[in-house]
Amino acid sequence: MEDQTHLMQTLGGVTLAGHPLSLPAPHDGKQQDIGDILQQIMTITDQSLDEAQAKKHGLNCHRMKPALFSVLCEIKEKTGLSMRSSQDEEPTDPQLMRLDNMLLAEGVSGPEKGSGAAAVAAATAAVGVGADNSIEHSDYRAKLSQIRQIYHTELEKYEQACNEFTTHVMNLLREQSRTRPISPKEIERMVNIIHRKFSSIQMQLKQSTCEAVMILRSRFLDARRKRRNFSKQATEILNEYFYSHLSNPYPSEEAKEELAKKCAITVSQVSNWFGNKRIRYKKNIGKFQEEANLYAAKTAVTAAQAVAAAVQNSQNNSPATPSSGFQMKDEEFQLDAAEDKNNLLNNMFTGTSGSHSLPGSGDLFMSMSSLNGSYQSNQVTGAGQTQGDSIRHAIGQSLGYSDGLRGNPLYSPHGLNGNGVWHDAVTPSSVTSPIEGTNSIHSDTSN
DNA sequence: GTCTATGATTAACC
DNA sequence: GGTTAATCATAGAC
Repeated sequence: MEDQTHLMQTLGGVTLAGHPLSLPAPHDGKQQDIGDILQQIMTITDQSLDEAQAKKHGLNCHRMKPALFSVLCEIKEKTGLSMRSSQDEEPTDPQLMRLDNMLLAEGVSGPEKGSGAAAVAAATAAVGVGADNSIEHSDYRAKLSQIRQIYHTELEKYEQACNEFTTHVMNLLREQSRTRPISPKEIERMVNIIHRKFSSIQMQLKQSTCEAVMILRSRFLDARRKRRNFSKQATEILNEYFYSHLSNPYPSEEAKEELAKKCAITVSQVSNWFGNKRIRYKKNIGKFQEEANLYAAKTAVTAAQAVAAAVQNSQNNSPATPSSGFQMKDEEFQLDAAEDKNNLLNNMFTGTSGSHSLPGSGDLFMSMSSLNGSYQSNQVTGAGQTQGDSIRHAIGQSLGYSDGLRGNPLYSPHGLNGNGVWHDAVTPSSVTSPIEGTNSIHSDTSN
């Protein structure tokens, strides 16, 4: 009641909480009139419904009503300003901006671009997924499209609800403005409040959508979940390389790239494969022996064919000069024994290399030394390509690797020394081949 | 469902 | 930055 009295005093007087009012200075009689009206308003809640209704009707019809409403609206406006000014202007929420940007980037919001095809492409590029994953792509697209659809449906629902509610509140306030002082500004402010509330709900929707997209994306990208065994062909290529470089199975970057291309996998997958292979081979050499022999035999057959072809070719194309032998550039020995081609091939499969033995390395390449020896025991230096070089080159070509004959496990069960370190293993990934460049895809120099 | 093989990931190391 | 060693997670065989 004290408040009521205070209000009456302030209205009847001049100020309210220090705010001068623009109420025209009333005459004494009118002042009494207003005082009566206010008294009626203030006591209306204490009365019965019927009484209140009657009073309300009386007040609505009162000639001073518009002026009184105007004054009350002004008071409300002024008292509310200081409180609301800080709330009215919210800075743009950075989180909302982030969500909006993300949804746009993922192709969920904004114009539809092939149901997130760009996102799929980006995701694909990120993991280097091959073209054979089109099923997963379409699956991803379908799910993304589903998310997009749900998002837009929900968004529409929210917008509709927001509009309906706003309209409802506005109508309500306009209706109420007949009986209580509600200014248009207040209505506007109320609308803003409603919009803010709905916008916070909208943000939750956006957040949930983003989470759904993230989950979908992570599932799509998570290679562990989607682990597929490499094709048989790819595994064979990798194994061939591994066992033909057993003494130092560290493919260079170029070799990795070449292998990746051949196997239709990524370079990092090649690295992974070699990492796994090395460690698993090292852990259980016995288990891999059979596999090693298999690939060694395979390599040897290929090599033998290449050797035969190269020998034939060199015999046909070059004069049979006994002095056309060569010194193997990257071996620390020279050959002085003579063996014929049959011996060579025999050696390849029996694991012997005639009278020569290469300490610490049993590479198939040693057998080439036998071949070399059959032509010449002395070195040829400088002047152009030697017959041995051409053979070696031919073999390299036939195998796809410049020194593909190295490290054949048929001769050496494994390339590890007693310490579990690969023979001659130089700093991994920094190896370079002295014969790099002649159809070479890797650069081992271990031998 | 269990077991093995295998591709991927991670921390530590050089 | 690449490798090792341990580990995880999944595929595939049984």
